[in-house]
Amino acid sequence: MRQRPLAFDPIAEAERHWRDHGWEEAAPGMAAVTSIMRAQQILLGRVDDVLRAFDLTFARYELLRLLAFSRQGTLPLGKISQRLQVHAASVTNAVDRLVDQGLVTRTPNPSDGRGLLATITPAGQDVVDQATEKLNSSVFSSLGLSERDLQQLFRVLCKLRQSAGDF
Amino acid sequence: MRQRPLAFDPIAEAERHWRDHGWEEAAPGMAAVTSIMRAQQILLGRVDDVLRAFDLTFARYELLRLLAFSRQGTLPLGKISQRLQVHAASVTNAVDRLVDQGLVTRTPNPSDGRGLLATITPAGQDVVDQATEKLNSSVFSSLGLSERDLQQLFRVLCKLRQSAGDF
DNA sequence: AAAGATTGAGTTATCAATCTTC
DNA sequence: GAAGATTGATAACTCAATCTTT
Repeated sequence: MRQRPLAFDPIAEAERHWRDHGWEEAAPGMAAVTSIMRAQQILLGRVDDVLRAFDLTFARYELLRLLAFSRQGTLPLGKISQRLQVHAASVTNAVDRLVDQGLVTRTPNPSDGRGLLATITPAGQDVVDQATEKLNSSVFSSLGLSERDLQQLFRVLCKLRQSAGDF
Repeated sequence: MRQRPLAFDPIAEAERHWRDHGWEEAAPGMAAVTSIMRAQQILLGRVDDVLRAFDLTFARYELLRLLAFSRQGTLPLGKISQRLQVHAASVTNAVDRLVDQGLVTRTPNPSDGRGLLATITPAGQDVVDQATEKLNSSVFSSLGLSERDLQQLFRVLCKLRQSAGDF
């Protein structure tokens, strides 16, 4: 879906429209929200381009990464849902795919008969390490933003997440 | 999918893990990208909550808004795809839904036999105005960020979009 | 009754292939 | 042949309903 660039910033133009309609109070928020939506779209595209070679989506990559960072490489499905802030049904689906790919196993939780554990396999460790290397070099290290910009971004979005009750 | 808050910032924790693994160079970028993904998820949730009352998604709202701001309330489908940076198939789909809802009409483009025009109807104007009022008051004006934070956000993400070739 | 997890239905987005018109 | 648009297949997410265990 490659497009040629526009001759102007479409979000700055939207903000102008907002002010022309007398919505000054909402204009900066509209511009910020729209910018985040568009930035996410751009970044997810780059990330998915990298992960396609590993037959992973960002959602499944994040799940693998979470398991890889956990002490025993094992977490209850409910814990995963909570940590990644996604619906339980999405976890079920992602784990299904990862089990099919041989990157994760799904076993009963010995300490809770209702629950299940997801455990990363050696193959999963391998894939997540390789994918991380590639994401680091191809995306995260080359965003074209200064260290200062990245820190500002993190700081402001941290406030947003905090006021949303994330932590 | 309401969850109770975590006792720590999961993204700050991921950044620590990154540094522990010797990925210092990629850590700030990883934190920024992950923060944007999560912020988008939070904001899209709020926006969709508001738009549900109007039977709209954010994608369809953006399409309506774009038409409402255009000179004659009319744009070629290709132009819409370009402006919103979405796949042509997505525009076809969104316009289908909006036509079903009576908010948009789809007509042949008189100046290009291959093309089609989407035109907002009076009902569409009405809905997009009401939805905008509600978004402004319920989301855009109450993000819990200072004017300065919003401007920083916009400025940094503007750089990102620019370096991605958006405009 | 409440919590953990799965299922099936409904929605949306993307891609490749196709059709029409330039 | 190239551009505008649609179609069908595929994949992913969410929700409500359901099942099992606590």
